[in-house]
Parts: sequence; C-alpha cells; structure tokens
Amino acid sequence: MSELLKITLPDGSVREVTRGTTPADIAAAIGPGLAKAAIGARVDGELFDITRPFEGDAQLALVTAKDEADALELVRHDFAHVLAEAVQALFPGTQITFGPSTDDGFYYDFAPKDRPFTEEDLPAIEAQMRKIIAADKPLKREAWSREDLIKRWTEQGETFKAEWAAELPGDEELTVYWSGGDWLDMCRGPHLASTGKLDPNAFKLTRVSGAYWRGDQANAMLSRVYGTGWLNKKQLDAHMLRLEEAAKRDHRKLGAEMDLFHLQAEAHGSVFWHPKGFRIYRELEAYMRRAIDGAGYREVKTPQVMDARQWEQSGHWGKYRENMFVIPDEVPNTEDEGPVISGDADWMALKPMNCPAHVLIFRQGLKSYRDLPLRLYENGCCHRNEPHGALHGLMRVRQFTQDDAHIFCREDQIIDEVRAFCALADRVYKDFGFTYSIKLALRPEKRFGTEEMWDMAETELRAAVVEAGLATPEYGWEELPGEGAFYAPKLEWHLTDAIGRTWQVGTIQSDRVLPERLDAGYVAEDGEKHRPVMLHRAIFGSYERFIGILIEHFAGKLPTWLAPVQAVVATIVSDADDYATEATAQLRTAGIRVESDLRNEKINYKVREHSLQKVPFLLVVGKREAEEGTVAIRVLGEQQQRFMPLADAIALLKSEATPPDLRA
RNA sequence: GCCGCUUUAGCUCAGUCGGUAGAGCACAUCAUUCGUAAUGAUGGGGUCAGAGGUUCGAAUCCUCUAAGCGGCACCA
Repeated sequence: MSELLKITLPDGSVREVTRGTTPADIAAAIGPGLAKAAIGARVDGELFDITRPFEGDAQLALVTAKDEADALELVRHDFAHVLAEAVQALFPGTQITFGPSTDDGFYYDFAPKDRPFTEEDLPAIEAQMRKIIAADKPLKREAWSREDLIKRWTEQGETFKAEWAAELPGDEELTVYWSGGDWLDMCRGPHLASTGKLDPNAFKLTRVSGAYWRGDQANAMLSRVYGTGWLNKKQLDAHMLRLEEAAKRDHRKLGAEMDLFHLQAEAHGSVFWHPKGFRIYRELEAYMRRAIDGAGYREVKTPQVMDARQWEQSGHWGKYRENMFVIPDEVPNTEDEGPVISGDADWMALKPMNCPAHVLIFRQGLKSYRDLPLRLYENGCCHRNEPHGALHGLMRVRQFTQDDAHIFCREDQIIDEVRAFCALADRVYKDFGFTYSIKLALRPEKRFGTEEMWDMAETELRAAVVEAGLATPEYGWEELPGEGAFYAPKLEWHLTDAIGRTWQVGTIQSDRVLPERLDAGYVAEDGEKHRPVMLHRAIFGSYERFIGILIEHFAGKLPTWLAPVQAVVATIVSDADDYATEATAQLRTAGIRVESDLRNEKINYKVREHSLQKVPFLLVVGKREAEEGTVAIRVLGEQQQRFMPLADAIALLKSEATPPDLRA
C-alpha cells in the first residue's frame, strides 16, 4: 500500500503523492493562496470534497469561487445542510428528509413535530444558521453501511430517512456528513470543508410551503423551507434586485395597470378581457390566421357542448372527468322548492379540448388518401375545471382558447408534417422575439395503444426534430420519460416568464390512438380502408397564456404592432386642439390605433401618464406644430423627441406598426 | 385538491390593549393654457371578503366558507 498515486493537474503536470493525500493537500503544496481559495475539487471530472482522499491515479482540477457553477452548487448544498441542522436545533423532534440545491438556492423538506413552519419562523432559523456558520464546524465525510444507517435513523426517530436508507441502491457507497461532532445527515455530497466557508450574509430564507414526501400526493405533506444562496452578499443583493424587477413585470400587475383584463371570484379562472387587452388578443388571432392560411390549414368551428358519450369514447371521460364541466341535458325545474334537475337527464360536457370534434368533421364523407394531409385549425375555446391551486393569472385558467389544429395524414407524411410544423413554430416565436426550448415527452405509465404505436410515434417525433436541427443544447433539447399524453408522445415548446418559471406553449403530438377509438379512416391507393395518423398541434398553446408571457417578456412595452394604443396625440395648449384632432383623424385613416389627449393638463402630466400606459409613440403638438403642420414625436423609453412633418410621422408609424410577417 | 399566508375606499396600504374607519393615488367640481415622467384647491366615496360565534361592545378574538398569493401535486 505504499505505492504512489499519480495526480495530473490541468496544466498537464503530474504529482506523485502517497495514499491518503487530499486535493486540499495538493492545493497547500502549490501555494497558500490557492489553499485558501480552493473550496472543492473536480476529480476525474466529478465534483468532490476537497478533503476527500484520492482513491487512485486521477485528473485533478481545484475548484475556487471563480468556477462559479461548481462553487454555487457546493455552497447551496451546504446551506441546505446547515438549514437542516439549524431547524433541528430550534425545533427538536422535527424530522429531516431531503434538501437539494436549486437554480437560485436551496430548500429542505422537514416533517415538523407539532405544526408546519410559517414565514414567521424564518428569522430565527436564519439566525441559528449564522451561528452554525460562525462555529466553522468541519464537514466530514464517512462511509456507512446500510444497516448502520437504518439503525441510526430508526433510533433517532427519523422514519423518513430510515425508509430512504433502506431503498438506496445497494451498489453505491453510502455516506454521511458530520457537521462538527454532534450532527449528521445522510448525503452523497460533496460539501465544503467546513461551515465557516459559507458567507453568512450570502443567503436568505425566502418562503415556506408544503411539499409531498417523494413528490407523491398519496404521501405525507412535509414542510419545505426555501432559501436563496450565493457566494457573497453582492451576488445575493443582485439576485434580490432581479426579483424586485421581475415582480414589476408580472402580467397580473401590468394587466391591471394597463387596463388589459381582470379576473374576479364570480368567474374565477376565467378572463374578463377589457378593450385594450382584447385588442392584443385580436392582433394575435389575425396573425395566427395569416400564418395558418399560408401553411395550408383550413379553419373550422365546433360545438362548445357535446354529449358525454363522445368523451367516453375518446377516453377523456375516464381519465379527466373530474376536470370537466358536466351539464345535464335538461330544462331545469323552475319551481322554487324542489330539485333543479330530475337526476335522470343525459349528460353533456363543455369541451375540454377540440380533438374529438375535429375527428367528427374528418369522418363526414368518405376520405381518400388524396385528401391527406388534411389540416383542420380552430380557435378552440375549451373549459377545464383545473385544481384551484393550479390557477395562475392568465397562465393557467379554466376557460381558454387554443390555437389548435389536427393534421390527419398518412404514415409516410408524418415526418414532413412535423418538420414543417417545427419551422412554422420557429418562425412564429421569432416573430415575437422569443427564444424557446424544446422537449420530447415520452410514453406515460397509464396509456392507450400498443407498444409498437408508441415506438413509432416517439421515433418519428425525435427524427423530425433531429432533421430540423433542433435537438441541441442550444434549444434546451431533452427527453422527458413518462410525461407524454395518454394517447401520444408530445414535442413541447417552452417559454420562460419574468421570474424564470417555464411554461409550455407549443406542442405537436403523433397520435394513433384517437383515430382508432373514434374510428377515423380513409381509402388508400390499394382501395382498402386505413387509419390516418392524427397530429395534434398548437403554437401559442392558448391565447391567454401566450399573452401573459408576451406581457412579461416585454414588461408591458409591447412591440408597436401589438400595442393596444399605438400612438397618442397630446396637446400642450388648447389652441392646438383642432390640429390635434385633424392629425388623429389622419393617423386613424392610415390604420394606426391612435387616441388624442386634449385634456387641460400639463404636458409633463400627459407624458408621464401615457409613458406608464406603455404607449409606443407620443405625438406632442403645441402652437408651433399646429402652425407648421409638424409633430414632436417621443418614442417610449427615450428622452428626446424628433420633430417632423405630420405626413412623415404617419409614414413612420405605418411602417412601425406593420406586423413582422407582413414586412417586406 | 394539499401546506402556509392574505382579504379594510376603484388601486396601493395604515389601523396599538376589542371601544364604533384613515392616508396617498384615482374619481368629480372649480381655478390654471402650461414645451416632454405628477399644477393647486374643494368634494364624494367603505355591510372592514361572506356566514356564524364569543363579548356590554368585533376590522381586531374563534369557527366555517370563498377567493387571491407562494409552493406541492395536477396540467388531455
């Protein structure tokens, strides 16, 4: 055992060291500065404790705060560890379970003894965490046997940890980390060398929430404490500032401030669109109609309420009935006393999706292979009785309208259709200034259809994305096992909101199940009846969600072609009223959404108000402009103004207000 | 649906020990005609989310219901 280990450093140099040597020893040998700065190690590419001895020859890269991604991962993991220790010190009897790092910090799930934690508990927990950091407790790794772990957790009353220890994979080395000599957590690591390596001013506990043990609704509800954690206070402050800025672009806040829409309890989860908000909606509709007309779709409109048997046949009744709005097909009893309905009525349901209705259109008349691909589009208004906790502004609502289409096609047309859709979606998102990520959601546990169908469907979607060149990290490409719909795998397009939450908008799904269940067929060249494949697809996802994301993306400052009011003509003195009215009329004739502001208010007041309303162009007219036939144009977000003849201003606005797909 | 929090004027919020409701903005009226992010004065406006309870007395304490917020779960 006296042989030397060869440790290769990033510069290619090799050091020979005895067994038991740690990366920290090597850092110390290189120099005291590095010894101090090094907080972790990449050994053969894997992130390790800096105090963990080498187990053989290895490539070593020391990790310092400059390796920000690794450093943050280490630090956040440690904050979670310290959080757990602090909570157990303050609330004896609390069980620890699990606590990973997150995108901006960490959390830890606890099983509280008496009551769930509340936000009022957070300051005391933070203070306790700072004590643990100040104590600079060494974090020491130890390998334990499964039996010892289970014994330890059982003795300590840690039933969740014991359950988990019993299920950890047997071929893995099981480890614990000591914090000083008096507290430990079961953990794969890695960790910093000691708690004192954390900056006590670089974290903040942010909120508490409930979370199910192992993410399963059937399990116990745990109490989760979230924190944000960074390398130093400057980073933390910058993060808190980012959150503040993000809150300002929340679409619910801007929706009220800009008078776009509102939500209220009487129709909770359904949107009241105000005139200005619905103008955005109409621009999106017009845009999408141009897009689908150009891409060979045909628009249809289908019934809002259909017989429940239709939903039984499609399979939705069995899986989603609890989220459907069900309606008795009966005239209600009008007597004051007595039941409203008799109870033996047939049931109908508000449509939760459009697919079956489109199949019913497809089934009208005998279809030939020559009819395929048949692309049916609908601005389809759907109702889903979503779990109340899921509702979120415009992003998740109970009544929404999808830009929904179903492409009925032959097997040999699938890949071309999916590729064409990828191109269309790409163009649409780019027209709105979005970058997106794209995922493939694979077969779920509960599903209809044969394994062969699923193999084919997954393969062809994957192939289309690969051929379109989108299956790259740049497009956030990943495959999500188990996340598909019950009838088909899904390609999903995701956009990100103001505070980094991602929302699915677009999708395309390759479905052989519903054509079968709803008996869609066509006559092929061989004269036999065949099943078409049905591609379900949407780009906006829903108009509601897409508008919510647009508002956040642009912080309310929508591009001119989408702005509800594109220009305001504001007067400085009432002598300019007639000219302003005339200018407004000319702009309106030119197709600009323009309003005039003749109020007896100072120009400062008007500028402020229309700026806050995010009007892209403010045309100011005073005596001078009225005499010269000019306007002073102030562009939203800019300080200075440009003077030009009214005719030039009209030309400028017409050009600015042209939708991207209509630009030369 | 689950956990925690919240709900007071159109909006944002204050309201102490349980003693009978307050500000700013917005709105209305009047004055002001002003050159690029808030002119001044005056005035109107509230079943304190809803229901029940405790109390001489409830915005305030308790229970239930609803909605909203942050997560979790769900998302055809």
